[in-house]
Amino acid sequence: MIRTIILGYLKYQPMTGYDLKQNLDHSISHFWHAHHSQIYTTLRKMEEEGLVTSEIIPQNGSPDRRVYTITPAGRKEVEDWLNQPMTTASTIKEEFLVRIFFSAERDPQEVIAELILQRKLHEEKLHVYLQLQEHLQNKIQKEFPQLARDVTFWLSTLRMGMRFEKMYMEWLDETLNEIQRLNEQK
Amino acid sequence: MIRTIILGYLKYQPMTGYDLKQNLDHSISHFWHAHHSQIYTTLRKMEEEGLVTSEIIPQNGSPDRRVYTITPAGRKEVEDWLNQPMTTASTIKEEFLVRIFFSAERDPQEVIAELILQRKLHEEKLHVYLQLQEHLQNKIQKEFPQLARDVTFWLSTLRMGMRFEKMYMEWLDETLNEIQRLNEQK
DNA sequence: ACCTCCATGTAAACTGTTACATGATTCA
DNA sequence: TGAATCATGTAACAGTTTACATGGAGGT
Repeated sequence: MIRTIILGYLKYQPMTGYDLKQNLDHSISHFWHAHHSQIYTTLRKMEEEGLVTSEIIPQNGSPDRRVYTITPAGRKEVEDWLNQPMTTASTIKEEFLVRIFFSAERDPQEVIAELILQRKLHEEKLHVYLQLQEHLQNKIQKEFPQLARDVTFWLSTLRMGMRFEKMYMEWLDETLNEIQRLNEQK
Repeated sequence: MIRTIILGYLKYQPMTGYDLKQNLDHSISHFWHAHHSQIYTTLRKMEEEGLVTSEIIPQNGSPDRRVYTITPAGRKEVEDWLNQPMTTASTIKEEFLVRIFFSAERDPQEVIAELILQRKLHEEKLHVYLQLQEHLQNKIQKEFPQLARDVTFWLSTLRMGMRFEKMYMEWLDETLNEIQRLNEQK
C-alpha cells in the first residue's frame, strides 16, 4: 500500500523522502500512517524496480536532497491499481475495541477513566480535521485553483475522518453511560 | 495483539487453535482479523514462553486436537495489558480512503460504481452485525446467564460496528452525490 | 463424485515498527 | 544552551498474509 501512496504523490511532482513524509503527515496519515524509515527503504526498492528515478541535489551544509521522480512504469502501477475497483469492505483493526471486548472483569472506574481519556483524544482528532478542512478550503483551494478537483476528493476523505470521530465520541458517551448504569445496579 | 486476544479467549476456557479461529471469526475478527496460520504459530510460541500449556486429545479418525490452557503467567500478561490504559487514539488504515484520495483524475462513472459497490458491502456488514446482536441478546444471554456482564461488553463493541457501518454508508451517499454534482457542472 | 467441515501445521514473503546513527541550522 | 527543523539512512525485529500441504467424515 505504501508503494501506491508514494507513487500517487509523486504523480503530482518530484519529491524527496522527507517531503513525502511531511505531506503524508498532514493528509493520508490520518487513514494510513507510515514511518520515515519505511518511506526511504520503499523508495530505494522502487528505484531498483524502475518505478521511480532519483537525482541528488546538493545542499549548502546539511545532507543532500535525493529527489525522486515517477517513471512511466510507476504511473502505470498507480493507475492500474486505481482502475481495479475494490470489491471488499476494508477490515479495520481497532485495538481499543479489543480492550473493551475483554473488559468485563476490570474495575469499572478504570474502564470509565479510559473511556473519558479516549473521548478527549478523539475530540482532539476532530479538531485537527476541522482545521485541516479550513486550510484546504481557504488556502489550498484559492492558491492552487488547478487543484480544485483534487481538493474535492481530499475534502471527502477529511469528511469521513470527521464523521468517524463524531461517531466514535457518540459511542464512547453511550458506552460510558452503560457502564455507569451497570455499576449502579449492583 | 493477537497474543493478547488469544489469551483473553483462553481465560474463558481451554481451546484448540481451531476453536479460537471459529470464535474469533464470529466476534473480534470484525475489528481484529487473524488467519489460522498466525493463530497456530502464536500458540506454539506462547507455549515455549510458558503462557499456555497444551494437551493432545486423540480423535477417532481425523487429526488430534491440541487443546491449549492458559497458565498463571498467561493470565498475568492479559491482565497487565488491560490494566495499562491506552493513552493514544488508535490509527486507522482504510484502503478505500486512499483510493478516494487519489481518484480526482479517474473516470467519475467508475468511481461512482465503486462507491455503490462499497455501499452494498457495508450494508451487508451492518446486516451481519444486526444478526449477531440478536444472537447475543436472545441466545447467549439467556443460555449463559453467568456471562451477562461479558455480553454487555461484547454488545458494546457490536454497537460500535453498527455505528461504523451506518456512518460509512452515510458518507458513501454524501460522496456519491458530490461526485455526481461535480460531473454535472462540467 | 464433489463440496464442506473438521483439524493441523510449515515456509516464504511481505509489511510495518523501533531503535540506532549523524550533523548542520535556526529560533527562543 | 537546548530544542526543533531539515535531511538521510541502516538494522533488527515483530507482525501479518499467502501459499503449500494433508486427510478423514458426512452430506447432496
